[in-house]
Parts: sequence; structure tokens; C-alpha cells
Amino acid sequence: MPELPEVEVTRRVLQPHVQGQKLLALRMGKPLRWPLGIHPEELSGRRVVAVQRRGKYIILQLEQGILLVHLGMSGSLRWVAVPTAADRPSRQLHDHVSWEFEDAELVLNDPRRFGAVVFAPSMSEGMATQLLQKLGMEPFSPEFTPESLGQGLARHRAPIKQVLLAGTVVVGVGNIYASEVLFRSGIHPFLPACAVPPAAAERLHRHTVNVLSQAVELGGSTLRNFHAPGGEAGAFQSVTQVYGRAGQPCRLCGTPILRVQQGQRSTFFCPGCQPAV
DNA sequence: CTATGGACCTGAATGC
DNA sequence: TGCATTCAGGTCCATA
Repeated sequence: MPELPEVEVTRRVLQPHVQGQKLLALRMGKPLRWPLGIHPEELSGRRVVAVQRRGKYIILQLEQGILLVHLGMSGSLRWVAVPTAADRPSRQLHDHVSWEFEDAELVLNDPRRFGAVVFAPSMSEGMATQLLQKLGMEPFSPEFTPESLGQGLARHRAPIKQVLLAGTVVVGVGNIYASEVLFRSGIHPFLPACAVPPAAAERLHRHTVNVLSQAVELGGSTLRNFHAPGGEAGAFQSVTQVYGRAGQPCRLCGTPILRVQQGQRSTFFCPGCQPAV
């Protein structure tokens, strides 16, 4: 599920609640992606000083150390106020991690358990380094330009769709937004990344930023599991041009939208608006 | 180095 | 109704 917009929406909603709060307890249930040697008792008492994001990771910056939280395919974070100790928040199926604060609780719910929580002494130590340093450019950062995108694409012969998904050039574009961005850029998903001409790379850059921004403003996409920490669903899924629209007419040219497989993932595109090279 | 397929896990939807 | 198959927002890892 969560691609960059969903993670960013989660971060924005969470930040004012969590920042400055003292962590009283961290509870971990069923193992997630990695059975990490987090020692919850060592973290209690530390305050959260910031809530950041890198790619699809939410970063809870503690007074000492950081926690990386990844939502995997089906994860979401829930912020639950706890009025009194007696009135405990209701547990739900697939709640696997919880952070208890003074008057509220943060809960990670993740049915498929592809998500992860990782502790590291800092951004550049331990497992966090390994996970973060291989990530591509942040799409909302100044380093992401038509030129730097073009240079990144030049290193890959794989189809542009798969290169976008891989996150080694630019992060945050997942399966929904990759199809949407390519449609808006008029680029065929099978075109080798290194064969994207400069003019197309410029459109790709512009629409990557535009689509992701619009999705953040709409609260992300809710296909099934995703909700912001307060329970709000996203609305981007109702404005997709191609994703999930196989067989339906293109909103621009009327050609039926195609669905194909690329690297075990579905890709949606309009053969009329995204002609083969 | 890049590219590719399998693995991880659960639930919902579809088909016979 | 029951059971098997397919699909779903990600990304790590082993293998070419």
C-alpha cells in the first residue's frame, strides 16, 4: 500500500501528536519483516524529538537514537487517545506494535506483516545505514531535477516502469503512482529507462512531483487497508487515470486501458496516449 | 555493477 | 456451500 504520499500523510498527521512526547513503553507482538534485536525497555523514557520521512520510511527521532518505521504493503499507524489507564484502547486484529505515551498510544496495524520497525543509534549507524543509504533521490528535494533524473535513468536498461518502482533513482513512486506518472508523461512503460529522451525526462520529473503532491493533498490512496493515524481514508484512488481501470476507456482519448505484467507487478497504461516508441 | 525471479504473509475476490 | 486460484500499496536476497 503505502507509497510516498501515504507515508507523508501519516507523518504529517502524526507529527503534532507525537513530537515532544515521552515514550513510556514499546510493545512488540508478532514479528514483522525483520525480527530485530530491539530492546523495548531500553527505549522507554526517551522523548520523540522529531518525526521525519525518507522514502517510504517514517523516522521517529528519539533523544537518543532513531526508529525507522516501514508500513510495507498493508500497514498503517493509528493514534489512539487513552483517557484513563482503566479505559484501555481497543485492540484490533493485526495490531503488532504499540508505543505508549502519556495520554495516547500509537499502534502499528499490518495484516501482511511486510512492515518493519528498526532501531539505530543514528541515521548513519547500524541497520539504518544499510536501509537508507541505497535510496534514490527525494522527489521533493532540490537535487531532484530533470537533469539529475535523466542522468539516473541513463544507468538503467530495464523498462522505465520497473526503474521507477525500484527506487534507486528516485524514491517514493510505488505501483499506483508509477502507472499514473507515466500516463501523465505520455511515456510507454516498457521503454528502457536509458532510452527516455530529455524532453520526456523533463515531463517525467514534472509529473512525478505533481502527482505525488496532489496525492498528498488528497490524503493518499486507500485501496483497502490504508488510513491516516486519525482513521481518515485517502481519496486519490478516485482520480486515477489508468491504475485499476483496465478495459475502461481512457479519459483523454477513449482507447481501452491495458493491464500488463512487469516484474510480477501490474502496470496500467493507455496505448493511445503512451505510444510504443 | 545491473537485471531477474522468488520469498516473505494474510485476506478478499473470483471461478468451478 | 466449499475449495482452489489469483491478486493486493514493498523490498530484500540469491542467482545470472
